[in-house]
Amino acid sequence: MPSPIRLLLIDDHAVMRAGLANMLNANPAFRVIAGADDGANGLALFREHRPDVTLLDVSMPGVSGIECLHLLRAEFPDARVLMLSSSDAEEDIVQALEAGACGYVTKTARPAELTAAIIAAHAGERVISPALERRLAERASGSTLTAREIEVLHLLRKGMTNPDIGRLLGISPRTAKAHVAAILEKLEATDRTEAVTRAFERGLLKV
Amino acid sequence: MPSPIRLLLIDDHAVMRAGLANMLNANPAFRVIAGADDGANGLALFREHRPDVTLLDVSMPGVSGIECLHLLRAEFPDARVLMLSSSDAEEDIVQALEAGACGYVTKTARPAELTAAIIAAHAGERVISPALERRLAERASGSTLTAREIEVLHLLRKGMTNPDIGRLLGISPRTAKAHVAAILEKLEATDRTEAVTRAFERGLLKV
DNA sequence: GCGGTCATTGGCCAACTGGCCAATGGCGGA
DNA sequence: TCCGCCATTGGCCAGTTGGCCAATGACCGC
Repeated sequence: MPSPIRLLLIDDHAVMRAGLANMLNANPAFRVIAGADDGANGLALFREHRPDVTLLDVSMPGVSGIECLHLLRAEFPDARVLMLSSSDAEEDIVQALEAGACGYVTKTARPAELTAAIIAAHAGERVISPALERRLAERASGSTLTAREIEVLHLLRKGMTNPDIGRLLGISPRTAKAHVAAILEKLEATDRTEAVTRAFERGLLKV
Repeated sequence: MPSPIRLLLIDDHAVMRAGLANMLNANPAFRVIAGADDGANGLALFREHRPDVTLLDVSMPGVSGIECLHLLRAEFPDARVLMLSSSDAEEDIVQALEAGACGYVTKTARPAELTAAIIAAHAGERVISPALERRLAERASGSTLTAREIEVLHLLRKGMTNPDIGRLLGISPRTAKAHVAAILEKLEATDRTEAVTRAFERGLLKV
């Protein structure tokens, strides 16, 4: 038998880490060599252990999963990272794949799917669960917010008025209004309140 | 040694269930006797196995964790249920405890905390992790929305105007406005958009 | 270099918003 | 029974909103 695939787990849920470690170590094909509860630690442990595959949780306090992925890939372009997520927000998925993740598995996946995904990731393949592909397709039909619009969106959620936004961004209230209008259209919302709701639903905004 | 505590796991995350089962079964004090991925199945399995302690995930599709808890306690008032959650939204916690949960553990808790909580729950004690108690204290200072206000909140998130809300609820736009005003004050928001954001943050609204 | 996207700004207007005042009827707990 | 909370509604007003029209300069990829 070939030597086991060496795994690094990065997830702020200690219970999940312990559970995953137990489960994966029970399979001789894998060996969990380290676990981190945060992106920064994860990065440090990666440098130290150079795992074959890293399982990275998307949502973490501090350095988020996506940020961590960016940092990791910047430093180790051939790192094999499999994103693990409890959310199926399209935004996360798209960002993860764009940032070079080898795959994206939701925690609702059956254990066998996870092990299969790990093996595939180790082999350098890209794996995405079927349910996620459907979501990606949806995405294609939807529009993407520009950086500026995202910025405005974050002010919107705080209840800022167009004049407020203008002041904060150093632009005219008119322009703020134009951005808001663009946001409304792209998110298919009738007003800023619904826009914020939809942004939460799409994962553009996080709780 | 006493006989192991018989556990039922209800969590829509199969990976988490498998991981937890592996981890807990490794401890002779516990025995995981069944796992469900959904409230309805969980209830059925409870009837069948009558576990000593049930670990119940808060957020699940279909019958939510809180609903499941209600149903479970209605049928088996002395069921020992430990809520397990990835969210630390105060609303969930409060609702869970009010619905009769023996405890509330977030998935970021260390495994030892979880096992301690299970043992405590089995003994009929109530356990809440320290971090959560702090949140509950916060809650005390905050105000609670009335049923009507919650109803209005759900319309607000959809981007409805006061006239819209009035029409839908069969009341005057003035009254809708009064409810919105009450919501704004209670959520400490300056406008409906911020109110929706805060509602998401507090767990009053779910994605 | 040209066309496309993006950020920027202007005017006009009907509608909606949130704040402030005040009042009534119902229902449940002390 | 009385108090307090809740749902209900009204008027008034300055401020904000979103829709519609149109325009400019910057930057990017083909």
